[in-house]
This record gives sequence, C-alpha cells and structure tokens, in this order.
Amino acid sequence: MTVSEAPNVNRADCPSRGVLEHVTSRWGVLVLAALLDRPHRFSELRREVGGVSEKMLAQTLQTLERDGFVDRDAKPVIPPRVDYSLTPVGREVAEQVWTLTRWVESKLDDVFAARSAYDSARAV
Amino acid sequence: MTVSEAPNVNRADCPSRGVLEHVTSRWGVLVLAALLDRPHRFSELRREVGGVSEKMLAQTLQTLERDGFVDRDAKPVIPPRVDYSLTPVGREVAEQVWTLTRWVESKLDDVFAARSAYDSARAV
DNA sequence: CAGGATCCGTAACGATACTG
DNA sequence: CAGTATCGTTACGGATCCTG
Repeated sequence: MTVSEAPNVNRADCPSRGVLEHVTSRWGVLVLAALLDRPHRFSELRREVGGVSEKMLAQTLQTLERDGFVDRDAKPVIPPRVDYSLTPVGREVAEQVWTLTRWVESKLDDVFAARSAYDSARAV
Repeated sequence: MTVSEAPNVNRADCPSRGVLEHVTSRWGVLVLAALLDRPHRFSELRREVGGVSEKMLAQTLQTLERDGFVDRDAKPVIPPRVDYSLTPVGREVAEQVWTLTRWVESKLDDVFAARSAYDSARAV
C-alpha cells in the first residue's frame, strides 16, 4: 500500500489511469452499476441511467467494451436489438466501483459536515 | 432532460457522484496515493505526482480538504510551510481508491489483450 | 431501435506572471 | 514557498439530424 513499492504508479500518464478513468467516469459508473443488476438493451440503459445523451452512452459502452468489461451482443434482427452485459472481469470492476460508490454514500454525511465547516470558516 | 423520472440511485446528479469524481479524478487519485504513504508539503506533492500544474494541485487539494479527506496544516513561518495529510476518513477513501487502482493494474494485461482483439476485429 | 456524423458551447486544464 | 489571478486552448459533453 505504500507508494514507494510502486513508484511508477504515481505518474499522470500511467496506463492504468486511462482504465480507471473509464470505469469511474460520470457515465461509466452508472452503466456498470446498471449492468451489475442485469443485462440491458441500449434504450433500457438510457432510461435507467437517466440524463445521458445517445452519444455519451454509445461512447461509454464502446470504451468499456474495448477494455473488455462489457460484452455487446448485436442480434441481426429488424428492428435492431443489442444487449449489453458484463464480462467476468467487467463484473469484478463493476463490483469494486459499486462498493466504492456505496462507501462514499455511507460517508456523505461526514462529507457534507466537512464542507459546511470548511465553507463557514471562510465566509467572513 | 428529465432526470426526475429515474427511480433509483442510478442518477447522474446523485450527490455521491461529485465526491466520487473528486477522489477518482486524474490528480485526486495520485494525491491520495502520495499522502497515503506519508504527509507531504505542497512542492513535495508537485514533484512526486509529476506533471501537475500548480493550479490543478492547489485546486485538487482544496477540494479534498473541503470534502474532509485532507488536512491542511499551514505553519505561520517565513518562508511558508504547509503540510498536507490524510484525515481518518480520508485515509479510508485513499485506501479504497488505491486498492481499486492496484486491481486495475493487475488486470492491465487482460485489458490490453481485449483492446487488441477489439481493434483488430474492426481494422478490416 | 441502435448508433454515426456533425456542430457548437462550456468549462476544464495548462502555462505564465504575480503576491504574501 | 505556497499559492492566486489571468488568459488561451482544447477536449468534453450535449443537441440535432441522419442511416442501416
């Protein structure tokens, strides 16, 4: 857990940075959380995530698919039907991220209290 | 865009989103990782993180301090000396984020393999 | 229905200069 | 040394239109 054990990690251009960014991005966490529940179609995800544009949802899904976290199953039917689900490794990340998210939520009260203290200490 | 339809936690404007963003941001993770090792001064952090501008480091530290994750100890001396360290709750987040980061790194090979497969499948 | 292509505004970021 | 202030750029995200 010490940084000195992995010095190269502490760099902005570390390759893990990109992956971490993908799974913790604004829409990434929400998509992973939704897929953690069950597979979803494109429009289902759009509705469940809420507030995401088509462009960003498609982009998010593509990067997650490319990283090997999401499986895309496009059925050759009319009208098109595409199902998204988590790969085994994708399920692992999703659970980690979701755990972190839950933890953050459990500490929200502390955070808000800290913010109030911080703000009132500066409000002259 | 009506987000109000979204029933569960899966909402873009969820309050935990902001906090999560702060601790998983580009510089946030690196600052937390550095402070997990030991307290640092401002310029120490700048050197250790590497590639961060003064502006972004200051901003990152302020956000983390406001959320109650980082403690700022400014000593009234000339020249100024400011030490940053993790609060108890800050240490918890830092460990969580650091765990996630290491996990991502342990899966980097899989990710790169998945990317190669994805790219070569489209290169045609 | 699923997504590509395009246009465009904002705000995040970096570099620099300046201050207590 | 530890920041703040200002400015220019970029890239991210949203809205819209279009297609298989």
